[in-house]
Amino acid sequence: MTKDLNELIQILEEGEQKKTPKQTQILKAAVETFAEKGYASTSTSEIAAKAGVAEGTIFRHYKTKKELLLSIVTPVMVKFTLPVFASHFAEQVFEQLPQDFEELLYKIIKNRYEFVKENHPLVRIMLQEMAFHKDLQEQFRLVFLEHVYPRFEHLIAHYKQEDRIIELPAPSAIRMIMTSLIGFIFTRFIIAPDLEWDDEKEMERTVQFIMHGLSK
Amino acid sequence: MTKDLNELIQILEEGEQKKTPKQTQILKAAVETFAEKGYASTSTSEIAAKAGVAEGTIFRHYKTKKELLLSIVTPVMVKFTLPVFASHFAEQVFEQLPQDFEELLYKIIKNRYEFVKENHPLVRIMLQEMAFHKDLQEQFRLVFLEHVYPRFEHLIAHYKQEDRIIELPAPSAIRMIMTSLIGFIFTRFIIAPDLEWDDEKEMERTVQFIMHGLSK
Amino acid sequence: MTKDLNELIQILEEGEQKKTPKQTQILKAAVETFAEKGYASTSTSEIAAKAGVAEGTIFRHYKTKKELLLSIVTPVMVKFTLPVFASHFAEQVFEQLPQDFEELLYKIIKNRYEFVKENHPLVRIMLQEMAFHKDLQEQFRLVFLEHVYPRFEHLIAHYKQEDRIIELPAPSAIRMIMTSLIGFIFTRFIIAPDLEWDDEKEMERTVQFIMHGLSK
Amino acid sequence: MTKDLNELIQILEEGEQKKTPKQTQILKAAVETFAEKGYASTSTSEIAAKAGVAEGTIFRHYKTKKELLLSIVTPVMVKFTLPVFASHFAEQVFEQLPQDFEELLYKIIKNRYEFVKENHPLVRIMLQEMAFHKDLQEQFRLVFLEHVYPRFEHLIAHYKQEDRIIELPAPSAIRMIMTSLIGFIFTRFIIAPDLEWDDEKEMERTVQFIMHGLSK
DNA sequence: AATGAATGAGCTTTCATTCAT
DNA sequence: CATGAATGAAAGCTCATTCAT
Repeated sequence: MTKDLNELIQILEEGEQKKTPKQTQILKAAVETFAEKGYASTSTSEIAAKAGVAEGTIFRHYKTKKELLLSIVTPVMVKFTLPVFASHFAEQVFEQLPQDFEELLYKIIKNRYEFVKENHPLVRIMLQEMAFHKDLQEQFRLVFLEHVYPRFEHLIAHYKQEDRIIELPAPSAIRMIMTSLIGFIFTRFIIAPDLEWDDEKEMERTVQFIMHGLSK
Repeated sequence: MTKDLNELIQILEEGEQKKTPKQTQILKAAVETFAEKGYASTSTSEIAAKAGVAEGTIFRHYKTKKELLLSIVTPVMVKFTLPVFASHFAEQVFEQLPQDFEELLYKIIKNRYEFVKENHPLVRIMLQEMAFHKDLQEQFRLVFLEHVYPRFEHLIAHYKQEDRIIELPAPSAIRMIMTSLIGFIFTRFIIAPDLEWDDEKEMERTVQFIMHGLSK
Repeated sequence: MTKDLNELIQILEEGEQKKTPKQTQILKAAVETFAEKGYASTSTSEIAAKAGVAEGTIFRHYKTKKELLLSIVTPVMVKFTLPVFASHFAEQVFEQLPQDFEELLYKIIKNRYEFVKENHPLVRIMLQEMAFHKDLQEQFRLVFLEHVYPRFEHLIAHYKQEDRIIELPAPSAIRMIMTSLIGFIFTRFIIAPDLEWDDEKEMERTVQFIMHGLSK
Repeated sequence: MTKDLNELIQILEEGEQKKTPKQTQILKAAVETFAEKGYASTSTSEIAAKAGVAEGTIFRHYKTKKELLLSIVTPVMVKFTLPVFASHFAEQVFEQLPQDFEELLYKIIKNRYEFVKENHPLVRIMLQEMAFHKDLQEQFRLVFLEHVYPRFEHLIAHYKQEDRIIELPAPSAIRMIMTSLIGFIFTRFIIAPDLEWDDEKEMERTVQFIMHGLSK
């Protein structure tokens, strides 16, 4: 079922509830290993060893290996997609749409950049595993269609009406914006994290590109 | 080591050498299953069953499961990245750079679109598995840095000099173009293949976006 | 590397550490089957069945089938070769070389006879597998050259000096003694265990043979 | 069934019948590999590869892998044990028992030494595999009990009667002689072939040892 | 809460053998 | 005679999960 905001926020809060130290070690070990080798190629015994706990301990906290994966991916998925429009951040920025579309884009890109910077192993796992797990895809689809897309659409409509952006179907516009945004973050943190990046400048360039393209 | 064009072309030709019928069935079954569930979650017994051969038959043709994966991924990787600038296609289009940058972009996007349209399960496997296999990443890196990036760079320089595109570091420009291009193809075939797409129009829009952005 | 006595004794002690009952059953089944059919022709599933445990249980205690073999052979090898001159037995008998060479021979042959009598399946495995495993050969070579041969040599020198045995290169003398000794034990327990043997008498005869040969 | 001399001789002759070149290559490859790794650890594909023939070719000449083993071991077994008393050699030497027992022993040891020198991989396979194959043991038992032991016994009786050797049960005497003889050959060719050996001298010493022992 | 021995299904790979060419 | 693709049973080993302690 589609989950409403309150439910999603609850998920986040549950995820940050008190954990035993062992549980924290398990999660840390699982994240590291899932990110590196993928869920399917990671064995619970490897996680246990890396976490310094007994094999059985993992199953005391997570009924199955899959549940362990979900307990990692679900919160990231929510945090990754949601805060753009909901939450503290959204309230401040989006409800009172800034006049300047560029300014808004920059705030979004900066905000998501910061988030991925802090959480790239988690984001990596999310992206990798969404390819294989239908339930994760569905989860994502729900959050996206319910909480992200409509607001994005509304936003596009607004700036169109203000005559600040060109006539273009919303889905196309959204795709292009997200593609550029995620394209930057993905290249920055996943494809070529070892290159020397001038992050501020590159974000500005990306915003400029979204606004004006390459042509002179 | 970096492979030169002749070697890469040889890889492609080897892949199309005479195969026993059983071998073809195996490849077909492997592609289907790897695309759907991922390499790590696909068992050789499953492939054998789907291909209608004995499990031993797989290992008569491919020493290991990994070799089977590589025999699928390596040719796609070459075909996916290379033809953009090398080969028949490149010779006609890129060597005699069209005056119009837009026209060029359109030809590229169209050409890659057609390729992925014909081969999306293969492309999907390539993308999915590159996340987990260092050797695939390295293989890609070599082909890209040796055969794709330099020509792209040359092309950017050319249009800059002709004063058709803005001042921007080549890596950034290349990233933005590729991001938009791949973003379209990825959305079209992987993320939302079930949406109704007006492909021609969407490719035009994408080219427009790369050229002029969203702002009015 | 050559192992010193303390290390070898440690190997023996480790082998007798606390084992789970299942582990004991596994070892028993493995010894029986290896002795009968040889290591290479024994499957882990057969061992598991005979031991009444799941196949996985074997690999919980021994990382590989080879490790299971080594955990059986290494201690026998040490016990088989070492005690002749080291250990409790050696201290009593060899350090205070008996005047009578015959008496000494008899004590050795008797002592080794008793050992093999108690452990012939183990000895059998050791001999059989040394033929195929270079590492076992090397292990044996080290123990023999470091701990057995030198003392044997010293002993030969002693009795030569006392004018009790004939002039003969030590290696030849040692070979003849060991050949006769092992020849008896091997015939007794491996080649023809079903014959009726008067063991005491036969050991005496063997000692007589080593001393005086067959000629009248 | 016990085989009489004629049958055994026939086995030898059959073994030397005309073979195709491929068959010879197969046998050569099989002997090399069986000697090194043992029958059970040698795969037919490995033999085929080493012989430079197709896998199927082996089974054209030998119905099963076991038959290939037997075609190697049976002739060696006959040649190894039989010629001592039967055959050309035996006729010359044993039928007309030399007065000197020493001389006889020397002739035997020399003759068997030469044989093993020419055939040690074969002898090695025979010894190794007799440990695991009941049928080989039985084959050996038959040849030995029928053709070797009785003549040996007769020989012992003769020299006893001539008062040249001591009073001793024949089985014990035979065991001691064979033990010393085989002990030398085994040490020389299997255990320590890399040592520097003065073969002539060592055979003399061995005969001396059998006759007079070590005591002064 | 934590352990780790035990499980048995399932994995990839090897193998002796067959058979159409 | 010779080949080598094909087989399917069986090999060694791994795995997620359970449960008595």
